[in-house]
Amino acid sequence: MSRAASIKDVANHAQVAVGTVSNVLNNPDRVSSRTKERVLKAIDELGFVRNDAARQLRAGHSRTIGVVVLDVGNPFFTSLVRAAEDAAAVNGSAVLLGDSGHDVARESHYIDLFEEQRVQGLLLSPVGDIGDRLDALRQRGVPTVLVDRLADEDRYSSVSVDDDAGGYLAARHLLDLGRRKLAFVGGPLSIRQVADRLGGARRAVTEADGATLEFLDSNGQTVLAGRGVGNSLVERSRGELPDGIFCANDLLALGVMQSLTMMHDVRIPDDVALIGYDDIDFAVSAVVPLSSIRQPTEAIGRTAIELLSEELDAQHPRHRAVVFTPELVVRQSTAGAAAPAVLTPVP
Amino acid sequence: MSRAASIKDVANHAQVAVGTVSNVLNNPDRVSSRTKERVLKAIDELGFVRNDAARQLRAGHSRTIGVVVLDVGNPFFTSLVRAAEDAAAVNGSAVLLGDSGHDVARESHYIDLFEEQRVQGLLLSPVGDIGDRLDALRQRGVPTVLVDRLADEDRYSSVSVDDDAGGYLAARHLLDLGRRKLAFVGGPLSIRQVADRLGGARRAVTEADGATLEFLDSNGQTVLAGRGVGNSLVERSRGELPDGIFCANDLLALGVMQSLTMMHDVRIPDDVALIGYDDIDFAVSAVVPLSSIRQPTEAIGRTAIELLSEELDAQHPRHRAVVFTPELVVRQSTAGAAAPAVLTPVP
DNA sequence: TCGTAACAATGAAACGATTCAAAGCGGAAG
DNA sequence: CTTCCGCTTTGAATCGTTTCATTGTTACGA
Repeated sequence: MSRAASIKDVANHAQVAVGTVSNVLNNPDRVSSRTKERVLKAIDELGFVRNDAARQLRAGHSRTIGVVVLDVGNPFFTSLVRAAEDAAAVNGSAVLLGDSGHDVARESHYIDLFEEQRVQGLLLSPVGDIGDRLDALRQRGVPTVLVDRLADEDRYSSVSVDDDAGGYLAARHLLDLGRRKLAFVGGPLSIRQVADRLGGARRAVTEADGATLEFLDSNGQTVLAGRGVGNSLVERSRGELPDGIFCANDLLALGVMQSLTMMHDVRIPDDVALIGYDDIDFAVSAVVPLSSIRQPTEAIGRTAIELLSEELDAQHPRHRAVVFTPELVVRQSTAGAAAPAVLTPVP
Repeated sequence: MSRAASIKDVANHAQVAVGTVSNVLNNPDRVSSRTKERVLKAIDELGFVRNDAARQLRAGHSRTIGVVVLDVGNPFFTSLVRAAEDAAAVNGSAVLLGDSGHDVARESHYIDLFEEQRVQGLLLSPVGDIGDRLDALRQRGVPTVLVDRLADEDRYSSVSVDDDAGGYLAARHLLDLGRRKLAFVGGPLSIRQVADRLGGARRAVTEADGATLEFLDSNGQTVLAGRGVGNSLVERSRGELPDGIFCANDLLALGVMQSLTMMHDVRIPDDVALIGYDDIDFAVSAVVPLSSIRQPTEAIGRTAIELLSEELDAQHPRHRAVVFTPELVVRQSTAGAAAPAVLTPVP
């Protein structure tokens, strides 16, 4: 298996100059079909494969884009990356994927790696605050687009989702069903996403006649945390239960559902309407299929690549912050809900 | 932002030869500390970043390993890749990740891409049969280790998990609890994993006194498919229900659990002991925490890198096929199970 | 027959890091 | 004073591709 064949070997084998081989690969119309054929035959016979290192050394930049996400296991990011890959492929670029796992060191490691690879640009869902790092990168010609994080438009382009709007959407849906005694499950509020979703829900409740919103701190976003909240809820007398519950994510909602419907017999959606957030795969498969808020992950990925292209094209790039509004997905956990007789639904 | 600084710029700025700068980076002990200091200062001031393309062009190979998996969203692969990354990092190699999404074209695309990048080797969980492709790759000096697929040791190294053993383990566990009327849920049997797991279960049942195994074709491995099987089961009279159910994966098991415990009142594990396969995150969070079979993903990833290193080192490499045995994880869905009074547990 | 336009093919130079034989430099020994 | 040794430093050559100015070829009209 000696050494990989180079363009020079191909040239010798096909009895042409190296430049001609290169042209066959990059500017096929400049080459007569007779020669082209001979060259392609030689390529095939020698099993020649382009050496991308040499190509990009000459070109001065690669045809790759670096993407660093917080957690590849999270379907939100998986789907986002998939969309980014597809969008990048249209421009003939490939994606290098890095998983920071919420770890600053890993994140930094990938940024270094990608910079050594001379990626055209970076898509980054940052772990912490790395403004300085990004400034230095841009200085050296590596533009970065922040993903899933709203950024100051004067400094960066970013693509994010409006969690406040999502919270509003969820609460408003419950209110539209005639529910008035709402509860929000989530926490701690130090997590921005959670706080924003709660904020949006509060806004919706303020707008509605005689509606209340109770905050139930779950201190974690897992199924178990949700079940814990559910269990403490059912200790109340029936009359004091909320008639609509909005959970900061689907895992919490599934936990609440388990607790209410299986371990106690509160009916969903009849007694309590329930809605989650994220629309994970399991939402459809729950005993009572779960209503949820879906984030437009494909659009986010596509847009991120778009913004990156803009930064690459423009000489003096202006940054843009694109904010997406999430979408309501109605399923049985709220859909079958009849409004409690006493209250009139909001028009 | 003109042009990225090169080693030559650093050399000028620090008043030394390019070779010296290179030595500072790669053989620091050959350089006097005075010069080293000057060079490092220059690197810092110019914001110099190594151009990996040039480095690997000279070296003839990169320091990366390509990994192509069937589905990055699948926790099995996520965890495997993470382990492979860590193992590769020990040798100073980085991992390029590609997601074929069970698509032959995507798979092929990534293999091409990685070969152009001159990866040292490939870890591949193949979509179909690509023996020829791999032979050609090896011819050109790119060794490949197959992952999650047993391969002929004469031709490839591979790391896989013994699904037959896993099936045996699950069924044996149910039998050890005293259950005798077992059912296997899964299908279609054209999926090798499913067939193997069923095969292992059959073997265990054959060994046990008076035990029977019924095959219930779910025709799919989803929660809904599992619920479907559950629903058809409960139409039987109570006496005809199996007392132990083994599902080909956890999703099916969760579906069966939903159907039996929530929609009808079969008690788990008292009436029916239930065990799944894969040990997904949700297994712990089920209403009745689900027993399952766990695959040693970290070990698989680590071993795959090890085998690849062996292939890289050896002149005339002998291939190895490493097969891991999965592990039983006992939770409440089988643990609390009392053996039916009539039957004596197998010793 | 000659000139010239159109088209093909050529091959040297450039990209940036690494390598390595050779040169430079002090200091110690003879 | 010369020689030699060990330690630093030097800089040309190299990797494989692309680019582009140059050369070669063909065909056609004058």
